[in-house]
Amino acid sequence: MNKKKSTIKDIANVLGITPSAVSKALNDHPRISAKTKAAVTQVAKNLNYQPNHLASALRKGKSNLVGVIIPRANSNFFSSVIENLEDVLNKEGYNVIIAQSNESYHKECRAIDALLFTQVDGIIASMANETIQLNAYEKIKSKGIPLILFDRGENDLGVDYVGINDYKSSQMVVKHLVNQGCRRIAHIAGFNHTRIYKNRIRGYKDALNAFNLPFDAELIVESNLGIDDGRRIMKQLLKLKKRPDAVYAAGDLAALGALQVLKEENVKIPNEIALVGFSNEPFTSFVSPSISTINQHNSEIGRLAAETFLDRMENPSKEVKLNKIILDAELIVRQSSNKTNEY
Amino acid sequence: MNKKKSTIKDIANVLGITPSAVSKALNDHPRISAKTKAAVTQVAKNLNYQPNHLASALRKGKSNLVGVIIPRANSNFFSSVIENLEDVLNKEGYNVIIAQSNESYHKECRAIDALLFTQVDGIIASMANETIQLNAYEKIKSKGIPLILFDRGENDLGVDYVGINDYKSSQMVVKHLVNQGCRRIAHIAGFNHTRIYKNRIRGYKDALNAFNLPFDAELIVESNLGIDDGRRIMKQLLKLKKRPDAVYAAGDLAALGALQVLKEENVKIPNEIALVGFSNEPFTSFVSPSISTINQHNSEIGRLAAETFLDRMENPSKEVKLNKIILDAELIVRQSSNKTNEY
DNA sequence: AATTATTGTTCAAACGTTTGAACAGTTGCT
DNA sequence: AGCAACTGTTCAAACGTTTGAACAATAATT
Repeated sequence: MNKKKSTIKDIANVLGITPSAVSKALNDHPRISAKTKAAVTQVAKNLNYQPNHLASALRKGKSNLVGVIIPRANSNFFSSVIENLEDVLNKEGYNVIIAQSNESYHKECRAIDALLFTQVDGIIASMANETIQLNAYEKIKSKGIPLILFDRGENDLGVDYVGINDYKSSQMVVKHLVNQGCRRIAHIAGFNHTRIYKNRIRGYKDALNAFNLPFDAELIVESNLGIDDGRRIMKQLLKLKKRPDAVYAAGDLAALGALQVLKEENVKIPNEIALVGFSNEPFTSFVSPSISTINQHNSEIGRLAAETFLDRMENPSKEVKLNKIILDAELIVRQSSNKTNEY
Repeated sequence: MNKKKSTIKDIANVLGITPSAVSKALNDHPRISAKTKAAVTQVAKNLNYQPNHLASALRKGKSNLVGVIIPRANSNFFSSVIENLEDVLNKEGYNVIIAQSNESYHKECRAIDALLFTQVDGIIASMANETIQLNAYEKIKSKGIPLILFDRGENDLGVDYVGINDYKSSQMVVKHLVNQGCRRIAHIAGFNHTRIYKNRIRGYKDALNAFNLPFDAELIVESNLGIDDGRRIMKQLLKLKKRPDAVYAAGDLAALGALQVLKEENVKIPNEIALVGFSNEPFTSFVSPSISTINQHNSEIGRLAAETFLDRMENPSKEVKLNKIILDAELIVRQSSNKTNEY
């Protein structure tokens, strides 16, 4: 139909008015008469006018793009966080650029550079497991654009954060296992240098303590929490003179690996060994036995991160106090830790 | 450190040359002397200069952004396609904007509008299951920017496409099941209006035919291929007077649902009923029994889609012939259809 | 009737690049 | 020495908006 894209200039020509009048009409400027506005919108429709985002972004110094960095899209948690992020941000006229770090610090840095280059208005990120140095994140801060972390976030950066109460969640898990009669609870942990995993470890230890259970260093092993890690560590735990009677894994994949080994070794779940994971990945509900796990309100987290960002954009003010939003998670008890039935 | 972002103008001032010289130096223009280039890059580094992408995009009429639309990020297939897309495109200086349609036509349209608004240089998409009308995609075409479809693509649009040979894959599955001694093979199908599912159905039928097996309309049911669909249809199939001795599901989730039902009903897998899925989602390998499935070379697809896009950008030419890239997939035989062992 | 507000529009500059044309200076060729 | 060719740079316009200031015309106030 139309050969070239039409601009406000074209609209202006048709109506015999000036481009700036058109611009103001389109932006609903108070000083433009109702009839001009009507005429402009009409002609715009006729010409199939699409505003040039680049031009307005350049002029306004605002791209209406927000960058999101996640370790992997291939996880229910992250994909539904993003879904909600998008919902909230789209509604406010923002578009979302997603970058995956694949848990690699190097790719994370590249992603940050790319996003900054694209002139995003802000960045919402969950850190890669590998990430210890924070220079790249400091760079974002120094650009003066909002940075919001979720789930995996380092507190020392002094930026907004939304996540769940890992400490309390761990305590819930241990409490539940104790209620099921378990007394020797192992923990397949994440690395202690990542904040969330550190908190899960703290929660685990403190809960043991609260129930007067001895802490046994043999029963806690740190790893990347992949399936293979779960398998390896479970095998190792089974070799102990005094086997655990429960395993709490800080990630569902690790729990799955553990489950596989337990089944292979014909260990009765949950009666010989009970099992709990973390994150409520969909597969936990459909493997057999189904795996108890912690549900971390994925959609809430996405929504809150987005709202925190919007908040920052509205108040680019000097010293708004930091937003630290910590949600309470919920324990979902399934077959793997429910001793009323045996599977 | 630096109060405001520095521009080429700042660099020019420092060196006492003109901004256009700086621009050309940065872009490695042949007519700029080596020493000027060196000086410019040096000063640029000192000033911590970051090119303003918006400005150059506006001027060049090219945003170096490419939009990707997928039904859901939460699937191994799509997430690894994207990973490879990103790899290839980043290397060429493009950034990727990902939008999820969540299998909804409505959200798909919104995503397309958003991407066009953001002035992407092209769109790479896999259609939502729901999508039958193609107006939104026609709109992309009419903008004159490249549109590349992958996996789920409608042929009538006359655009580039990369995917696997669904027809042949189905035939492989049937052949394999026949080799295992199955004679009454059911097909939990996708909707016949989606090209890939149509082809899988055709392949299934033609293969039956090739092996002189009768086609029984009772044994083929179309659905959305979710877990619940798989469960429902499997139950339905078990109620038939003449039960099938094999089930081929056009999606892994549906296969999983079927698997659950079979286990619940104590049907022996694979000896009573063998099972094959499609897509090689990770869980197919870790459920028990593990599910045979079709592996569709996720990374290849991402790479090829990206390269096809780059190709179009280099030759925005009149009438390059359409790229239809059809890859051969591979059957992965696991426990659920391997009768040499019983599980 | 003179002054002040209000309304609706135009003007012009700006955002930060890119790019072809123009220009001056040097080098090479005959 | 004259002319062409090359080299390195500057000039000026352009990309499509937005925005405050300026302006003219009309309405409201004294």
